[in-house]
Amino acid sequence: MKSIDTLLSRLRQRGLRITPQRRVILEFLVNEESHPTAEQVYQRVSSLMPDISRTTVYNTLRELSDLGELAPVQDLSQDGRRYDTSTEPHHHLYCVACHTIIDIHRDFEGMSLSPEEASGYQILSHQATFYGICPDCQSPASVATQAGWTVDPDALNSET
Amino acid sequence: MKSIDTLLSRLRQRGLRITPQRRVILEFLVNEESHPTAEQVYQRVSSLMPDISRTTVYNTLRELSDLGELAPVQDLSQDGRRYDTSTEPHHHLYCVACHTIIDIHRDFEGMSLSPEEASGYQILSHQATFYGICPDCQSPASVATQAGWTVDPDALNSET
DNA sequence: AACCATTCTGTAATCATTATAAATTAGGTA
DNA sequence: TACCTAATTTATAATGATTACAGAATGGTT
Repeated sequence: MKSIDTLLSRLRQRGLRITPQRRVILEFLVNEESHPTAEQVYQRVSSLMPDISRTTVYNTLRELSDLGELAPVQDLSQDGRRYDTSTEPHHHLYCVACHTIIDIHRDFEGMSLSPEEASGYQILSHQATFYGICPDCQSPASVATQAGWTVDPDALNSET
Repeated sequence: MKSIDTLLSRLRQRGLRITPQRRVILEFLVNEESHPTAEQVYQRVSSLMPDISRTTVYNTLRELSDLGELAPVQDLSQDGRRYDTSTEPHHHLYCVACHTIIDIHRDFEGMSLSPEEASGYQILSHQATFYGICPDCQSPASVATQAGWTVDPDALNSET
């Protein structure tokens, strides 16, 4: 994450106000690498500012994500848990617009961690996820629904 | 997924009864590759058996998952959405026991799809997730908490 | 046909998250 | 410095996915 000062000026640039709540949330996040949930951020920040509202934490995390200063850990469960009838190890190709998932049944060589990278973890499995836009969603009419994902319009079909 | 007959005998083997509800859910799932949610299974199955309960669908999907005949699409949001302070593309190493996430900041060569594999998708990004057990969770006392993941006990430390 | 443990069902509870609307306040202006 | 107003915070209610529960129904064996 960027430095506090950089983050604060970004907020100002975008017309957002610097409140004590946002400040304390940012101060917590700046050096945090634990991938916390909103609840965990709330718990930690509450110890410094006991009257902060849970809602403010949720809102601030969402705003920072919208600004691109924070990223929700991606998952394929936007509309609830998905079930896979293939129980063999495999990979996924996911349409970020309509959430269609296609299975990729092959191995990717070189997709493994060195002992240093594994940092003591006993590795059980691994899985790749490819994010993209499926053919049906590549029409101009569909582009509007792909909020949160930057797409080069020139790369898409465009016959009005 | 296995054939209906195979699935039905598996259920019997494990002492589960063959009910019309389970039968119709299995019949829907057998040739399904769309990674449906419980709600989507319910909608489809309702058209064949209008009085089936949503709860039964949820329960059956959970039971099939417990039996290993179905797999929930894995995600790292078991305790709610996680936030990542690193907004650069990177990969994840996830402890299936305590849910700790460590970032892996490097590229894996060869982790890309051929045009045929991409099946028309415009690929935007990709991400690898490594599932494992972190050093803290490899102690015998921690093993009990790792339900749902098969671990070879001999591979773990074991001094009482 | 009878039995009973299992299963199904509807409802309520739970958990994470978002919507809402009223109270407060950041930050520019007189 | 005091004021003004739109942005923000807050508490509460609403939502959506999922699970808990408890009573009614039933699969499969005797």
